[in-house]
Amino acid sequence: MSESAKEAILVAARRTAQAHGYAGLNFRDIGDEVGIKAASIYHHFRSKADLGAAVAKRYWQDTAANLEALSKANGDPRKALRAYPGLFRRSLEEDNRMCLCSFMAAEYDDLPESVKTEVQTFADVNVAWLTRMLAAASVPASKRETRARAIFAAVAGAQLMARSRADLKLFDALIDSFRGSGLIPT
Amino acid sequence: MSESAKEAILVAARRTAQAHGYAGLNFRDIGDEVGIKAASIYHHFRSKADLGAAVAKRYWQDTAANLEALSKANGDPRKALRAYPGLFRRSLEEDNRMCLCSFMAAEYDDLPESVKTEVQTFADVNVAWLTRMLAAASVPASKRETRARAIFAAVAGAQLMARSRADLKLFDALIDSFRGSGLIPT
DNA sequence: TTTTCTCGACCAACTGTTAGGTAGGGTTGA
DNA sequence: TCAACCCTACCTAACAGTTGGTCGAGAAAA
Repeated sequence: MSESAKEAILVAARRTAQAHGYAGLNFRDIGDEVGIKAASIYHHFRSKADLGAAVAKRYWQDTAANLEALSKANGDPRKALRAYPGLFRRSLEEDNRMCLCSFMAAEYDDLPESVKTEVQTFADVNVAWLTRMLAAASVPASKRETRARAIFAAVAGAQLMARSRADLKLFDALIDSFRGSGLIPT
Repeated sequence: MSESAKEAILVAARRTAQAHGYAGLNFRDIGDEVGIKAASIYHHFRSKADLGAAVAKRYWQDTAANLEALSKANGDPRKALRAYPGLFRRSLEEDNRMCLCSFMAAEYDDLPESVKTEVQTFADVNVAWLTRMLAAASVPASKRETRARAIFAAVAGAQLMARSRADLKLFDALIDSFRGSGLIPT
């Protein structure tokens, strides 16, 4: 086990948090899923706050990597932009899960400070990437970052609404509508 | 007390749920806030699920009334539409709270069936009103309802993002961007 | 008197967390 | 070479606090 145990804990915790939030995380269930006793998790993480922060950090790191891959696979930023909502779609495809950081944004009042920081970084990572992509679209530089934030917020909102109906088609329709109205460049 | 106790419980529960979700609801705290023993709440609501459903139902009923007032106060649907995001802004103004049903949408997996129904009705109420308002804007009838859903989702997403920064100005900027890009008619 | 409501006390289940122990591998020094 | 030691990874057992929920007794109002 050793290093792979820590990885397994992070994965299990991420999946749980994507469905039940930070409040839904508990050491017993994670231990069961990993095949370890709850107390043993303390060998890898000092506290629940520590685990939560590690999970959220890993989450935005993975997202940053995914975004990088997206802009590398699609030479044209417009095509990358087109593929962006697919990242949020994937969570819904996985048993109607949602973005970890959207969930934690809702739970914001009850989050340890260290977790809050990572959640905000997730948004920053997304906005920064979107801003770069928008530079290639016909969005004036002065409005680029705000537009990036708007797209991020809208896609997150679409995911939230689609989740509450467990309806992937609804998500697709919402994204289409964002494109049709001009919010997301086509 | 009697009827006013039940009302007070509903109000306290709503405020708590807007900040900590359905999971954050607990009878002790509500009792304390109302000035009643936790056990006494059972005289008014049969279970936590019952209370949750009642709170969510009251929430969309109040929202329906607010929306009606909005379209009455603004003769022009375009003006009413302009005022719509203000409803979501108000939650943020109240100690950075958020839409009860957005929070519950995130918690969807852990919601009793009766609560889920009310949460979906909240979305329906918003979409129905927006669809009516869009009829007066230059949105083709075939796309009206989908656009209504898109606006609802986007505004909810903006609220979520602004909450995670406790930043009202961010919310305003996001809404402005929704308008500037054409998602929300001006 | 009867109904309506509130009370304190209690329960089982669950929470994050700690103390202390054990099995096995690696390193050390005589 | 071999015993002594230490480290990592995990364990059992229990802690104190909180959760949603229930009970019978009694106060208040009709």
